[in-house]
Parts: sequence; C-alpha cells; structure tokens
Amino acid sequence: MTVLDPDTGKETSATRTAYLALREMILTGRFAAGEKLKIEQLRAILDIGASPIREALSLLTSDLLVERIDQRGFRAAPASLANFQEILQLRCVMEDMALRKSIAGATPEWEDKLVLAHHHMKRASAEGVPQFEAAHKTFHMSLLSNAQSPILERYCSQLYDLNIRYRYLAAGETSYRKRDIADEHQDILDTTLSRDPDAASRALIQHYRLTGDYLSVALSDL
Amino acid sequence: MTVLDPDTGKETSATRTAYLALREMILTGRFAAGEKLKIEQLRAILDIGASPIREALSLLTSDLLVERIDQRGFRAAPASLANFQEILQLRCVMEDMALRKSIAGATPEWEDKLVLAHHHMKRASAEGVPQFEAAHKTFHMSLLSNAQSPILERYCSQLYDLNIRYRYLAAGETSYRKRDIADEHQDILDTTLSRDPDAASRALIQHYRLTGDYLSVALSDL
DNA sequence: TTGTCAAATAATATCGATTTTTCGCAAGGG
DNA sequence: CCCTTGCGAAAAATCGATATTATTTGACAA
Repeated sequence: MTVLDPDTGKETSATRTAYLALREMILTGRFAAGEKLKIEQLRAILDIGASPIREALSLLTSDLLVERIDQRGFRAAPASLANFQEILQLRCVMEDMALRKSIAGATPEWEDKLVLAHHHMKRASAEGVPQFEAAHKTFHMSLLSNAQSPILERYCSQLYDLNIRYRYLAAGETSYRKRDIADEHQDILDTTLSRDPDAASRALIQHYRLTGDYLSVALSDL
Repeated sequence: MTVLDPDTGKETSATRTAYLALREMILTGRFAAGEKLKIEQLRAILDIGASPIREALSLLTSDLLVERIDQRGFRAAPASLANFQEILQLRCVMEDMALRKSIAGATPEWEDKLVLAHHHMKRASAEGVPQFEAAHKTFHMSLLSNAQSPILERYCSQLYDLNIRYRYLAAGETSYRKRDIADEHQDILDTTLSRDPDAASRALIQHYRLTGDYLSVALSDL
C-alpha cells in the first residue's frame, strides 16, 4: 500500500507522517509538557506501527521536543520559565548573528525572497492561524537564509519552534492578536532591505523581547 | 537476555549500544564522509537487530553525524572545508558566550571541578589516545558547565564532536602531537580560575583557532 | 552505439509477535 | 507505622518476517 500525504497527495513514509503529526501535536500543546508518550496510545491515534513511531520520536529528540529515557520510553519535553528564557536569550544572540551575516552578503535575489515572504505572511494573516503560522516562520527563516551557515540556520529554526510551543502553552492560539505585530514585521523588513545591520538587528530583537516579556508573564506560574 | 555494557558491566539497551558504537565509528573516521550506512551491513557488524540500529541512526541525526534521506536510508554526514570552518566559527562564538557566563557565576565547586578535570586530562595523556580524548572533552565541557544554559551546552558539545571528527578525517590520531597543547590548556585554566573573562575567552578561542588553522590546511583538498 | 524500458535484485521501511523491563500494589517483616 | 519485598499488569524494546521502494541489469529498438 502506498502511503499518501493527506495534504499534498504526495507519497510519504509512515515515519515522516508520524514525525510531522507528533511534532504538530507537541508544538500546539496537544500533549502537555512532560507528558508520557506511550507507544501504544500513539499507535492508536495515528494508526501507524510502533517502529515508525519510535523512529519519529527519536527524530523529535533532536528538536528538543521529546525526551528519551532509556528503557523508560518517551515524554514530551518539560517546560519551565527558565527554559523559555534560555531559548529567548539564545534566539536573540543567534538570530542577531545570522541576520548580520545575511545582510553582509545581501543579494537582490535574497531581498526579493524577503519581500515575497513578507507579502505572503500578510496575505496569510487573513486566511487563518495555521496558514499565518507557516508563513510567519517562513518569513523569519528567510531573514536568516542568506547567512551561508546551515548549522546556525538549523539551530535558529529549532529555537523558533521551541518558542512557538511556549506561545501555545501560555495562551493558546489567541495570544497572537493581543499586540499588533504587523508594524514590527514591516520595520524588520524595511531595515533589512536598507542593509542597515544595527537597525535591523535592533528591530528583530525588539520583536522577540516584546513577545518574550509578554509570554514570561503568562508563564510565570510554570 | 540482559545486554551488558562491556566496560562498566551495567545494563544497557541495544539501541544505546548501537548508538555509542556507531557514533564512535563515525567520529574516528571508520566510516568515510558521505558513506552509505546499510542496515544489513551494520546489523552484521554489531550483531543487533534492525530496529535498534535504525533508532540509533535516527538519534545520530540530531548530532549532525548522520544524514537521513527518506526512503533512501542513512549515510555518514558529508564533510567539506566550508562545513569545518562553519563549525569552527560557531564554536568560537558559542563557547565564548558559555565561558563568560560560567565565569560570571563562578563558584568554588565549579573551580574545583575544573582543576580536577584538568588534572585528569594531564594524567590521561600518558594512558593513551582514547583516554585522553575523553578527558579532553570533559575538561572543555567543564569550562562551560557553569553557564546555566543546558541548550547552549548541548550545542557546544555537538560542535565539539563534529570538530573531533574533522581532526580524524584530516590526519588520524597522530594530529594531536604535532603541537604542544598542554601550555594552552594550562593558560585556559589559569585565566578562568582568575575569573578574567576576556583573558580566558582569548585563550580558549586562540586554542581553537590554532587547531583550526592547522586542520584547514590538511582539509584543503576536501 | 545509445537511449529506454522492464524485469530482477538489493535495500529500506513497516508490521506483528515475543522478550525484557518497569511500575503499581499489596502482603509481610522490622 | 513505615519500609522493604515480591507478584502481576502494563509498557518498552527487540526480533524476524513481509511489503514496499530504489537501483541495477540487460534486452531491444531507434
């Protein structure tokens, strides 16, 4: 039997299907922090054998979304205020580095990509939360995509996802609307396109700090 | 049947055994960069079933030591001069950050740990390469262990291992002896114990840059 | 000779069953 | 009364077999 991706219709492996589904569930808070992830339970939910599920969970370990304890199974990564603040701080340092590198090697092609990503994000904001989520990440990763530093980009992507998770843990999908972030995005885009590293970095970090401070309050009881 | 760890005699899972063995083989260049890692072949070498091996390979993916291509199996991570230099640069930035944080929160307990790790490393240098390797990593990680930043420590540990791999790829086990690194380690220890962040950071980064420049030459044909 | 397609081969991915280990709970002893 | 010890149930880990997919080989035609 050929496994088909429900969205695209393209063929996928069961491991990949499980990986994406579990990742989504952890990121959006469907599993509580520290919750035990039983193979049998997941097998029932996803209708996939134990082997692909174990493999998907192993892969999620690399994203710091799942903890693996030898002989004792898997659990959703624990959450804490300290962990959240560490993520926030590392993001500021690493995205700063990546953004400056990207701007230093700026090309018209990269700038076109940014403009498009920003445009798509604006358009997606009217289409629904999942669409906006995807476009939002694409925009932020595009900013860093010219750094010529794959490992750094990987780390930033990981930290981005971890941060998303805290947003869901803190307040669910509604937390987005509480502050108008469109201006901030526009500011990040404009400063980047003008190839001003200091201003762009300031705008980006400001964006993260504002979200971070907001979330820290909501997470203070963790 | 209970699987026993050959060294400690403690019980281990087959997955963990496979993970450690494969990791060692990749780090020390037993598998060439980009080489295909066939499950059957590994099953024969390690005498372990396919499932634990697949799981171990999935875990090694998180360490950037193995590449996983859907439906096409696993292969040892590719190597390139650009990749090596990216690792070197990221190490300098991230270990600098971690070391400064560690020094900022210095405690007598942490300093005791450093002194011991350094002493053990000196002692191990007479015992053989594998012993020294282990003690060397322990020393370097101890320097960062007071940063109160688990994710940062994890990244540094990963990058350390990736760097080790390039040393083996470049020159095998002999590359260690070509330069006297004992003085450099002593310098790193002394500056750290005197709680001078700038001097300690300078000594540490200098240590990496010297090794890095040396290896870059040897790797220039990659 | 070269390109293409199909069958054969090899390897991956997945499943179902079995083995091993952990965990909860109750009974016995200190 | 608390702590330890020993079942029994539940879960994890592992194996062996099978299904699926990729790759190679070789025949045939342009």
